Amino acid sequence: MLLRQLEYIIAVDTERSFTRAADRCCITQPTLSQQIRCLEAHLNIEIFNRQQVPVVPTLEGQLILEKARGIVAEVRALEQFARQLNRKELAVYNLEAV
Amino acid sequence: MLLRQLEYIIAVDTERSFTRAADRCCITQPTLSQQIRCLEAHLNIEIFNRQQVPVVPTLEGQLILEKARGIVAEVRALEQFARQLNRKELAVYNLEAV
DNA sequence: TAAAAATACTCCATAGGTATTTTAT
DNA sequence: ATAAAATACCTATGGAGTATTTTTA
Repeated sequence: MLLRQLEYIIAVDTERSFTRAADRCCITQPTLSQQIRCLEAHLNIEIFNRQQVPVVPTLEGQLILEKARGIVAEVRALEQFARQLNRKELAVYNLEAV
Repeated sequence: MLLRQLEYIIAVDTERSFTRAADRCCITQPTLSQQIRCLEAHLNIEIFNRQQVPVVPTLEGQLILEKARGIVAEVRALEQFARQLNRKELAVYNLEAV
């Protein structure tokens, strides 16, 4: 399972379109389709119902999306934290948080 | 950034050794070294002090490791949740949690 | 000197791209 | 008719391996 795949399903949920989500992620539509199918196969869960227009997440997909958002948010937080450390805020962090 | 790289630093922190951590992750030591260096370069943070034996995380590395453990735990939870959904526990989940 | 990590390559699995077809409005 | 997703196939990046060379206790 790849973090990028979680970002892709979040983008589709936001855009309600594979094509627009692919643009948002700076990849092509077939690549996004393939990666989402790959994640769905890995979890054995159909995350989106493509029969409808616009595309909507399935009930199970909504539950997966919730957790995916949490994970991606934590990853963003880790990267932001690393940038703070690089700004030499380590000492401040220790004073404030430890 | 890859989830696997977070698993690798957690393994090194657990084993206090690149060689043993590589075994635990079922990869070779050079691959583990390379991937951890790749993550350190991405975050611009030296996570481990290799000058000491056994290998120990730096102060900054300890903070990154905390967050990495949280992320990996959430990913495990998502995969476990997907398995539950596949056991047709969706109805039960809805009754209990919604 | 032995162990453990780093380095220098080689390889190949797969993320991503292009072209096209299929499918719903 | 047409816009969007799926499919087929190709490319190439980088994760992983093997062989070897530094390190440092």
